Amino acid sequence: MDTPEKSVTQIGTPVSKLKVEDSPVFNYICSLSPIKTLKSIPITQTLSSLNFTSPPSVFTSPHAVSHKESRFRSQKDGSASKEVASIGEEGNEEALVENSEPAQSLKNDCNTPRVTNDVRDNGCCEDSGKDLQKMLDNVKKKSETPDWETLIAATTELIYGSPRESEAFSCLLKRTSNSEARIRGGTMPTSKPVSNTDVGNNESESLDALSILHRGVRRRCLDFEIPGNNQQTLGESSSSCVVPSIGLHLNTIAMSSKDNNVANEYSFSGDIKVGLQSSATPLLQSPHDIVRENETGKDAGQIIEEVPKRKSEQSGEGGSSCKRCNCKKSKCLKLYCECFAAGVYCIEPCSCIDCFNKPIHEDVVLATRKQIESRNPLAFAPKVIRNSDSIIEVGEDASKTPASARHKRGCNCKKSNCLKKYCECYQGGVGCSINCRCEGCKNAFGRKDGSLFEQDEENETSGKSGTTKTQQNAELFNPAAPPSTPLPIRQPLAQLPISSNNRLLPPQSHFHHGAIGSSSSGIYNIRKPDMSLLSHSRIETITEDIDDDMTENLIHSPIANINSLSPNSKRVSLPHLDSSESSPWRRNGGRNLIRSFPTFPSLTPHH
DNA sequence: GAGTTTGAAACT
DNA sequence: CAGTTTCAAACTC
Repeated sequence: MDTPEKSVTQIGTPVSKLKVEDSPVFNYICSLSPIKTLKSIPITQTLSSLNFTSPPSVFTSPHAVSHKESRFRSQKDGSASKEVASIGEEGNEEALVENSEPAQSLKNDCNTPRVTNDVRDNGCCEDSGKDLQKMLDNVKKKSETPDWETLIAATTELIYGSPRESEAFSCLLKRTSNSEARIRGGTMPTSKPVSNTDVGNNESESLDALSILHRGVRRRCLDFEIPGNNQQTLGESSSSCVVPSIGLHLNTIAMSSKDNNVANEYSFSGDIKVGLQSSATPLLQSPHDIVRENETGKDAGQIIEEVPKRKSEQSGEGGSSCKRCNCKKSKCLKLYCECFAAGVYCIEPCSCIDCFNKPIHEDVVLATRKQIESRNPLAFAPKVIRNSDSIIEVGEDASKTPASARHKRGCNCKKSNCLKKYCECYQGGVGCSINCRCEGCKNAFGRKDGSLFEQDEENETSGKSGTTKTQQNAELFNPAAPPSTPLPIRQPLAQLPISSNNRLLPPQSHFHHGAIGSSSSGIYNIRKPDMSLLSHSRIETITEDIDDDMTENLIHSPIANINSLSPNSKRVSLPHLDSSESSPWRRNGGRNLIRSFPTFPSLTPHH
């Protein structure tokens, strides 16, 4: 959680800027001169420049990271005190968001305020000041962990492999954007609360500026979550950022309504509202809540439909709907628990027994987490780490590098030949490496010995028919044909409309994503964004722009896939996806779904 | 859905 | 650090 927290800190800077803007003089100027408004825009645009809309970026996934980093660094300049304040505030919000059960009401209050009025918002924040302080304390404690800076830097390179990271990061971004929006709305001469309606109705200039700013701020969120076809996606992305799981769902819903007024969709209030709500409410836990959130009856209807659909799909895929962990003895306080390991609280869909991984037991959770981290600082770090060299590797010779990402620790498979999800490398969509102690490694993503697909093919050529080889390749590069089980999974994903937008699928899922319809994968979609890099999102965006048919074609064309993603692209994307949920073949809610859910209030600095 | 297999996590 | 046990997901039937 290093990254997130760090991000928070850095993000705090914007707030300071806003404070300047808060001054009456500034407000007055703003009201008089549109130029002022524009002034803020540049910043946003800078961010938005990263925008997924730029096709070129698609091929440069790695840059995404750099962008992020640069952005944060620039923000770093802010005063320390301000940063601290911002951190506290953000942390507080995060805590609220994450404490879905207990803090839900509180959350809602805090969230809604933006929509309603600043005063209320402030009051709410103050009320939650304790939580905030708590968060700060936690952060400080965590900061005790050595090499924060180093960890952060490392994190950026990790590409948010872990759900927690991505989520937290997303959340941070969102928060930041929200804060800005909030501040703006509150400080603006009009003092009008920012709401969907307001946004839609108010001067186009102001709206544009705000939207741009908002967009810029959220760009990352967008990238992660919704490569969405529409601008709507952008607006929604923010919400999803807040809470991958529900947020995505909501986003999906919103997106589904095709006629939507973009402005409305983007409205801060709307985003915030949705995001918060979503965050507060466990995914799918209460479809009604979602419906409630939706303003249009149409949306609501869609939502309603989605839930059942998703369930059916999941069940169809072999996983129980909304299924998450199933811990019986670990109390969900050990890494055995995927929820816990993913840094998220268990929620209703979990089938765990004696679960302590709930907001109610936050203290216990955090303490346990801390304990585990003390034992293994990287325990909660993404299992799959993107190789910083991956880019270079790709450029130089993809064939030489089995995978752009590797499992942090390496697997230890004895019987699965690294061809089943038992293998964390395989599960993460990455090849095995020298770090692995596996036996008889046949990891389709890259064998421990370094042999790649090509090599594998050659080696196996004698034993297998050419067709088999081809198929295998297709599996590797083609989403349609995942190595072993994937196929079934993808299909569902492919059918998710929303997910298609959001998802940054690994090579395989990627291509399918266009076809993906609503499904459990919807959750996936939400999550994926988190995990995926900006580049991925960009890729998706492009894909989205293309007709479904085209996408389909691409999907079926390994070459096309490769080209679009680049040979390594597949690997690059996988890592992100992998650990969390990205693996294409992970159709079930299983681990993938987990990532979509609310994260712990404070994640460890490591991430 | 129950039972088995598997390998990571935890423990000694 | 190595060996063993525990655990829950993945998988099979």
